[in-house]
Amino acid sequence: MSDRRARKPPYSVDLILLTAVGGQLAVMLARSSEGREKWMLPWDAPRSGETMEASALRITKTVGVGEPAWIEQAGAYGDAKRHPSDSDVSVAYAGLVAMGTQSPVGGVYAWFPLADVPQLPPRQKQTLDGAIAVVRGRMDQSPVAFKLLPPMFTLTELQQMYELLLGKRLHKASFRRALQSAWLVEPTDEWRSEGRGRPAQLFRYSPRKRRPAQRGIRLDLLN
Amino acid sequence: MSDRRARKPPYSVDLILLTAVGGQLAVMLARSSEGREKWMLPWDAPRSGETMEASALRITKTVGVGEPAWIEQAGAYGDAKRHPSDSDVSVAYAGLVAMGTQSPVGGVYAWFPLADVPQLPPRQKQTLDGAIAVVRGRMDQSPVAFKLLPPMFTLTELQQMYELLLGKRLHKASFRRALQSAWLVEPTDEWRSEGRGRPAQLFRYSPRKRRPAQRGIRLDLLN
DNA sequence: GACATTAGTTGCCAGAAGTGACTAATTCGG
DNA sequence: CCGAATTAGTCACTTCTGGCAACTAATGTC
Repeated sequence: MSDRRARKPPYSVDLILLTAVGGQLAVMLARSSEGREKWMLPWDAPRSGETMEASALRITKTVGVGEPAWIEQAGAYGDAKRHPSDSDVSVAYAGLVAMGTQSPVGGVYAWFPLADVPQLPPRQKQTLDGAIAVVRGRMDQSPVAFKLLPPMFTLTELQQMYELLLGKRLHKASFRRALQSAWLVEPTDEWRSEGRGRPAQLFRYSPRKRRPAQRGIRLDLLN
Repeated sequence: MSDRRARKPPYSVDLILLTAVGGQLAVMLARSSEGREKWMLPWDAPRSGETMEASALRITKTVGVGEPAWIEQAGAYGDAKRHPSDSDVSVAYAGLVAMGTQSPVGGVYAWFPLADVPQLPPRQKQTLDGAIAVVRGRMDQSPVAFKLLPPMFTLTELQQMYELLLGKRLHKASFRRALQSAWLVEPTDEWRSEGRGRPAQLFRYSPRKRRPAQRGIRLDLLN
């Protein structure tokens, strides 16, 4: 958003940064310079010679939450709905930031739980919804849930992250059995006591080589 | 591709039309007006006020293979690699056409089996690969395989389509059992005799209401 | 009519996933 | 110090799914 008064850019790159805050998914919004309580997705026009993904990464730097643990294109939006830039098309990038990392630059940027997202410019509302769908859909192919967690975590935290992303409860024993046979995590020798109850062992993400998992098709998920 | 000498468009819409030809996936290419044996993906600049998807549908009309059975955005590509339009960004739309529909407009458009795709403009090669990945990835969520088949088909044809898209063999009995419990097809009272062997019953795609299929997570597919 | 060929079904088994009950380790309140 | 409450972690049982081979069924070829 370096210079919003520049001439109409060829396109804009919109950033949907997600993290987990207090058991909720949250998205990073930027305070609009016009109007005090107007918010929008962070965006910018690409610089010349810059790839789209490079633009997206540059925008994350501006926001001040370090390198996101994962980033992926999440569609292009180009209908007539209004966008802060005057561009005809916006390319969305979804990024994940581990929970509990440093807070963004004061005043301008802030995390909003998804339930409390204020009104956005019309095209950006669509963009946000689409990006969340992309992230949720990626869960099976990419270790998305781990990217939202700090390097060390308890299995209960991991399960809660999956439940958050899937929007449904999982059974503890089944979850752990699946986790075990997938060789995705490695126990550390640290334990964390969370007030009352037995302390939980901390694990880290450490995918091991595994058999190619020759599994069947899933006709049961079709519309 | 209405007027390639117009001034630089804000963006271009690239179309990746896929069908099945002789047991192979095939993509629709357009003959480039410059150079006799140069081919490219069909594309055009959007008309003013037209949504991106509307542009994509309009391009399919130009090609002459009727309305595709399915269409979906398949990413935006904007690196420095060359594109026939001079635009900074191309939005890709993947579309599926049922096999055996009418042939495209003579001379200008033609189906190319994926194995025989000629050299494409650099950005379009990426676009094509990405679109195929999108279609393959959609198989579990969307009845993609059915969209590549005519309205009535044998179960063997359906299975072969799945095998084609998945790139692996499936077991006949398992495939049919899964199909049955998914309530996706309905038998007709027609049969087709394909030379020797027992005739096959024809089915049509007819998804029935089903239980929400409360299934577990799939940690086993993670990278 | 014997045989090859393709379609379609059945039964069995191994592995995966759903579930509740169990044990283990800690805090808290007396 | 002891027991209830709380959270972590495991186990055993059941159900479901998918892979597999063998079977029946209907057609064409010789």
